[in-house]
Amino acid sequence: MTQTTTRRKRASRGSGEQLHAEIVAATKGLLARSANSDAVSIRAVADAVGVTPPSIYLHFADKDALIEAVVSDVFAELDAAMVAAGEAVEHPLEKLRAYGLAYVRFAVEHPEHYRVATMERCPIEGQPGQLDHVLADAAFVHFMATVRGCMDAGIFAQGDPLPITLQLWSAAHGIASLMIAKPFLPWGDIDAVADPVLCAAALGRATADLLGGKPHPQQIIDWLAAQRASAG
Amino acid sequence: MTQTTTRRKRASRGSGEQLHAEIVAATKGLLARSANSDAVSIRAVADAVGVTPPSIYLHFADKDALIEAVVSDVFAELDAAMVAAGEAVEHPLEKLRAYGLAYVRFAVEHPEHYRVATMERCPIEGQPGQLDHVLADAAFVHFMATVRGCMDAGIFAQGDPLPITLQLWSAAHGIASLMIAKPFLPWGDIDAVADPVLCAAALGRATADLLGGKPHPQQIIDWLAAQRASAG
DNA sequence: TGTACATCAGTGAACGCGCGTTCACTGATGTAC
DNA sequence: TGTACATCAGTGAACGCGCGTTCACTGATGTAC
Repeated sequence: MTQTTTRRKRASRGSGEQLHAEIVAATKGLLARSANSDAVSIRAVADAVGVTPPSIYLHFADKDALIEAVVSDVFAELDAAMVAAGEAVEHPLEKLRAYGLAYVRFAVEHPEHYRVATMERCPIEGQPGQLDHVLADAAFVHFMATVRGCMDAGIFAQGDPLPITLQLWSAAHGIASLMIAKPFLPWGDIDAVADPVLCAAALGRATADLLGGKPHPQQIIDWLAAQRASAG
Repeated sequence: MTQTTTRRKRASRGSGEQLHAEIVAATKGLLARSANSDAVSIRAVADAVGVTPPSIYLHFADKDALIEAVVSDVFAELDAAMVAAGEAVEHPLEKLRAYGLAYVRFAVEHPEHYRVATMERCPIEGQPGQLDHVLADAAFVHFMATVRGCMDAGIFAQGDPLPITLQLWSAAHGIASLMIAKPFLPWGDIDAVADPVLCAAALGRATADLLGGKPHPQQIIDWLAAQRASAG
């Protein structure tokens, strides 16, 4: 790869951190066009910023630290998109839906960023901080708070919001990652696909709560028959 | 990496295909301990089989062809697991649940195989065959046939089974890939987590059909209130 | 206002490595006579 | 039954490449005097 950018001006004395942000931005840009983070090289990042490879090490300990910074940035962007989408929405169930749609939209519009952030960093060794890290993540906190709001509004049964949050998260993640992985399937409009899936997930959970929490297939079959009968 | 296996015996004349299967098996073994297919090298595969790297090219055109063979093998294994799980089950909804549970179990028990098969091969250029390839995949065919069975049994509204199949597939994929990506979350037993998610997905879809197909949040809110009122 | 100097953002060249793939070859296997 | 030979599964050595990272350095910037 040849130099794509003109050599940038040297930063003035105390403002070394400026390059930090530029490096993260350039890495995100390259990542968007790559299959995974292995395929983005320090050399390519340096080249995109207009700097030599060793300069990267003035701002990040190693490649892992750089990717970690990118992942943090992506999560912040995702949370911002969700919060913006839920801002004007009142009812917690409507808000949950707005969050979910924003989540799926973000994933589909930034597939490689989403992939790296949620699917790539598989930690073999269980370092203890990562559970707290997820649970403290801004997007997750906002999501779980809204699930609690739905409990208070009588949508879901009262209780620990974590399992329901995970369940609804997995619904959003499932449709998002499938759309990313199989873009050639006849999906159609993003919202038009994601909306029924998300609504069905919430409705399924709420109905399951009506049926006592963990409905078995036979229970579902009987219940559907009764519903149909009473509807005429 | 040093030679881990003793040099294997040379295959007798017409039986060159034997090595083909051994190579695929060795690649699967190495893949199970790697982050992605880039991290499995031709050299490591050759070493695991007890052969030199150029021998691989006697059986596969290049590395891509090898990985593709592995992915096919993984999909066949997944389908076999699903079929086995659904064999003794009569009602299509029960069968759908058995398939889903087997699917999630397979994914969690072979996380790297599942990841490579469903999440890694992202084809930038749309070659036309891949849509048909998915739709003709044995696991997908079995899944969709069972969705159609559920329509005939009155569980889902009659119509094109493809959208429902995709919706339920995304539910299974969502919980499976989230469990793989975030193994440190408090999931508990695989079936105990997957079962309510899968049942809720099916129930949500069935209930949505009762409500006319695509329920909006307000409709869900009103319906839940009515249900609760009529239940006393 | 002018100059010597410390600071530190960024450079240039090189390191050792493992990779996918190639090519001319070897030598056991099975067959033709 | 014995031998010459074609076949072809597998080898050994090498190719060019791009990678992450290091190290001694340079030279513009800002400050002390």
